[in-house]
Amino acid sequence: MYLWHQYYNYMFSLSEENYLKSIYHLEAIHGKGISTNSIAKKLETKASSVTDMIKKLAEKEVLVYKKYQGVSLTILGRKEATTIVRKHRLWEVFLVDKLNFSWDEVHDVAEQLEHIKSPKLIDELDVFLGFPKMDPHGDPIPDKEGNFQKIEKRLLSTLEEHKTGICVGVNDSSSDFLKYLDKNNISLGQKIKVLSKESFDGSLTILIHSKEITISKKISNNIYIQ
Amino acid sequence: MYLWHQYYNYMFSLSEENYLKSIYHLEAIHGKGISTNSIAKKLETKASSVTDMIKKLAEKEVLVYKKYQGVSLTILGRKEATTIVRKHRLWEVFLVDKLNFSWDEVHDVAEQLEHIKSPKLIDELDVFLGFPKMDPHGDPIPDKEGNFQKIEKRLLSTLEEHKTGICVGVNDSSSDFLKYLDKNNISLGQKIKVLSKESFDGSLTILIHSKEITISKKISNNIYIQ
DNA sequence: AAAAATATTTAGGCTTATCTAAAAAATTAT
DNA sequence: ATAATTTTTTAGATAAGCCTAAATATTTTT
Ligand SMILES: [Mn+2]
Ligand SMILES: [Mn+2]
Ligand SMILES: [Mn+2]
Ligand SMILES: [Mn+2]
Repeated sequence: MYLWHQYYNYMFSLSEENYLKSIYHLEAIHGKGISTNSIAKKLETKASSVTDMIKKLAEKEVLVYKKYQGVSLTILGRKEATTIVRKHRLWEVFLVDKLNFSWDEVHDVAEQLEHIKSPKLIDELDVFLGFPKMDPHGDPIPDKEGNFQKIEKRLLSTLEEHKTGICVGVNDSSSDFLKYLDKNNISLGQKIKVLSKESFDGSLTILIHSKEITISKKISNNIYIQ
Repeated sequence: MYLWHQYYNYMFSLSEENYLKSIYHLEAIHGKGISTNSIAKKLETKASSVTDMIKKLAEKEVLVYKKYQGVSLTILGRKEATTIVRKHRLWEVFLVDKLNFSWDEVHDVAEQLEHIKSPKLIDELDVFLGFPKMDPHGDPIPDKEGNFQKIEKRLLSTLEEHKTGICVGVNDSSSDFLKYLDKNNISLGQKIKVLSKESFDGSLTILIHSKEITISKKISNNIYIQ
C-alpha cells in the first residue's frame, strides 16, 4: 500500500504505466490495433507477459482487447498515457535546463521520474520551467489538459539531394545515438544540406556547420528535419 | 529488470531502501540492536514480514542479524541509509524553495523521490539548491560523503516555566501536525516563551508572536527548540 | 522457578509481474 | 486448399514482498 493512494482511487503500477506509454507511442506510429508482439518488443519482454498484462489493463478499461486482434487505448487510457509522457518530457527539460544534464543523459532518469505520483508536483514543475513546449529532443510536451501541437517534420532520409532542412528532432533518444550526434555537431536548430545520396546503401553526404560528413541510412532515419 | 542496473551493481529495491531508512532512524533514537517489532511498527507492516526482509538484508551485508537479538546496520548499510535520507531532504528543499510547496505537503512526495536512482541527479540538485544544510523541517542534510552536523536541540516540553527558546525543528513531519503549527503561527526560527506549565497533563501556555496559546503535551513533545 | 505474557520466527499462502514450453489461431506460401 | 510459418494464447513455474496462524524463544510476573 503506497502513499499515493491518498491522491487517486484509480492508480496504475509502474509496470502498467510503462505498458500504457508503450502502446501510446506505438499507436502514434501505427494507428489502432497494436499487436502483442510489437508491445513485447518495445518493452523487451515476452509476448505471454504482454497477453497477461493487456487482459488486466482491459479489465481496468484503459484499453480494448479482443483475442488475437491487438489492443487500442480508450480515452481514459490515452489520457493516462499522455500524462506519463508529459511528466517524462517535463523532467527531461528540468534536468537539462536546471541540473546541467546533457540531452543524452536525461532519458533513463526521466524513465524513473515519470512514475512519481503527485499532480501538484508536475504542474508546479511546469510553472517553474516556464511552460516549455518542447523537450530536449524536440518532442512536444502535452499541457495540463493533455493537448499539444503536432509539429511538421520529416526524416532526414527523405530529403532530396541539394535540399536543405533544419534539425528539429530525433527518433531515438538513446545515449549512444545522441553522443554520435554530439560528436558530429548535429543538434536541434542546426541547418543540414544534403550534398549527395548514395543509392546503394542510402548513405548521405551532408553539409553541417560548413563541414562535409557522411552518415549512414540508419542515422538519417533517426533525425527529423523541417 | 530496471534501468538503474546500468548505474549500480549493488542495488536495493524500494522496499529494501525503506527498511534501511527506518532502521537508520530507529538507531538514531535507540542505538544498536533494533527489534523486529519496532521496525514493523515504523513501516506499518507485520513482524513476520520484517523477519523475512532482515534476513535478506543481512545476506546483502547491510545489517547484522542474530535471531531474537534485533539488527544493527553495518557501515555499508548506514552509508546507504544516509544517502536515502540525503535524497529525501534535498527533494523536500527543492519542493519548498522552487515549486511552492508548503512544509506540510512535501514529505509524501519526497518518500517517492528519495528512491530515484541517479548519483548525478542528486549531486546536481544539491548544487542547484546551493548546498542547503537543513530541510524544511529543520533536519540536517548529509553531504555527498554522508557527513552532517548534529544540531543542539531539545524538546519544547523540557523547557522550564518563564524560559524562552527558538523553534528549530519538529519531530513529526505529518501534514496534520504541520498544519496545526501553521494555524497557530508556529514556524522554524520563531521565539517561544513558556508562560506556565500545567502539572496535571503537562500542557503548556506559551507566548508566540506576542499571543498566548495553550498547547498539549503531545504538541510540545513534537517541537524542538534551541 | 514456574507460569503468564510478549516477542520473534517459521510454515504455508497470496498477488504481481515475470518466464518457458506447449497448444491454438491466424497468416503466408506452395 | 493444404501445408508451413508466424503470432498469440494458455498452462504451469518462479521470485519478491507481503499476509495469517501456529510454533518457539525470551522476558516479565507471580
Ligand atoms: Mn526520453
Ligand atoms: Mn525526450
Ligand atoms: Mn520528510
Ligand atoms: Mn523533512
